[in-house]
Amino acid sequence: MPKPDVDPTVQLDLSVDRSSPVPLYFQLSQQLEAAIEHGTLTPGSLLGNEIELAARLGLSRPTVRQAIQSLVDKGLLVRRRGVGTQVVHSQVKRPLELSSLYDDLEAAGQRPATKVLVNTVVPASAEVAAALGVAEGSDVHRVERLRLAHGEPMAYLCNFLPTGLIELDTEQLEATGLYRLMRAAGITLHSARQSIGARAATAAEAERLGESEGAPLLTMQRTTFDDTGRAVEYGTHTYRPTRYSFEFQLLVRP
Amino acid sequence: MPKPDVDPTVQLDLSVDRSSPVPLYFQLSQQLEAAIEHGTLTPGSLLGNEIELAARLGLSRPTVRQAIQSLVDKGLLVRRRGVGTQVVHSQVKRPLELSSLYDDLEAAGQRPATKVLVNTVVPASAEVAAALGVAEGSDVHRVERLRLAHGEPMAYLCNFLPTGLIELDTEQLEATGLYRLMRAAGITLHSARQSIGARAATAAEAERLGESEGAPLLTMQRTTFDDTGRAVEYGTHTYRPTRYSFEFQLLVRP
DNA sequence: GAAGTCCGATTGTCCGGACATAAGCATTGA
DNA sequence: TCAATGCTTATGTCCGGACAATCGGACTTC
Repeated sequence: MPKPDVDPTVQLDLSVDRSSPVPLYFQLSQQLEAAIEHGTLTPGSLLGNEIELAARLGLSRPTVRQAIQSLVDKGLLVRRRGVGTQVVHSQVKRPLELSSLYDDLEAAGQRPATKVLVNTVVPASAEVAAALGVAEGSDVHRVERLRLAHGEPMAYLCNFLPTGLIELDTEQLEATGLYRLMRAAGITLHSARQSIGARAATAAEAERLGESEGAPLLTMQRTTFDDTGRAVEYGTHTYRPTRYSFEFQLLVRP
Repeated sequence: MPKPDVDPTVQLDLSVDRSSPVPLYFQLSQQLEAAIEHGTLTPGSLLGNEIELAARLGLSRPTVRQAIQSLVDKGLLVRRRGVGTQVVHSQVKRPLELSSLYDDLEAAGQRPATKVLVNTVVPASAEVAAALGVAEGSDVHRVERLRLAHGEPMAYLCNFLPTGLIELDTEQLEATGLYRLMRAAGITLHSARQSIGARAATAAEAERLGESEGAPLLTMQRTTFDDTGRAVEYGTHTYRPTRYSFEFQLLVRP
């Protein structure tokens, strides 16, 4: 009794363009990822061994391995010695990214609106100075924004940035997200330290967000670093929990 | 005028043991990581070029690159073409891991206590069935636990697991965390989908956690998958925000 | 029939080399 | 003075091969 429905080895037509400046391993990994996304490579199916795949594409095994490894790192594939490489069948979409609220909302199809409440330069408090690694009392940008979706307030964002890094234009801040501005200014974001908690709204917070005093709020503090390790942003955000929650995917790295 | 305090190229004594079964690249990456942790490799310092490093250790360049790359993936190093490999100087400690509350607490030096409130098998509700990918009404484990630290309730954990995967012993559940039990049972955790939010405590929740009704609670829902993509656990947790918050590190993967 | 053993398949590790590409610096030129 | 050019240096990409470790199934043996 044949069981052709379990873990078939899929034959898909792959090809690489050697004249392209795009690295070969990247061309391959993109095609494989597309095949997985598209459903051509079904979950649980075997990818066929590396050697043969390399021969078929006219590539070397290290190149093919590099392509496959990048997808393993993304959590899309699982390799098992003596078995082969399998497509993981789960709802894994994207690993957690360092994304901004603005991008999140835009990706969700909502057209986010931003109202800049404050855009000024202030002396750094002890807390801000510690987070940004600058001297207490030195000048830092202070930006307060209200993020709205469907006309309703959704989050109150208060950010601090070192001066001299970026020009903070109020109009641009209302048109796009802070992260996008920073990237456009040539800052390469590298890592962030986040803390998510909850607390009751103060009277002022309730007022700003259209909630009542004592209502539960979701809070997030984040310090973002660029690739030299400098802190480039520190922010304390409060969200209306009925309108927003943090959703993300985690991967185990053994 | 010499400026020896900026980005020196560090000479450290590294060595590999070729008779060890531990992969060479792993030996090297561990030594480098230890040197960074220990402060021998100071933030901002250059690592010296790969070729020379390989020659000094009697390794090939690919092996050295593999070691360095693993640390780049961890966010400890940054490579720049034409410049070299630098130690990132930031407070980056660990990337976000798929960890259990139990492990978190233990790592923080607190001795967590667990009280199992419910450990039974129930028919799956629509919500649980959807999360675990089983038929509605089919049997699933239901475990309710209260996690305490310093004798104070800290979180209320309600988990659902498919039957047949693992034997859930109440005593073991009180002695250690659920993830540790699953790993011990041969389940290799792979990824998880998490959602963190907040809401006001109901009367029952307040009672359990020693809060008052309407107090803000931090909530987390998580579905965990093993490496075949099967959902192996679904849980809804509520935390006392005065006692617990989620802290983690993010890395940008371009 | 059950246990242990062997073997093929497949990934894991490692080598030594080659050329391309980008960044930084010094030199050169207008 | 400042911009363009070229050199040096380092990482980025790629090759083709070799052997080891592990998994799973088939085979053998008791």
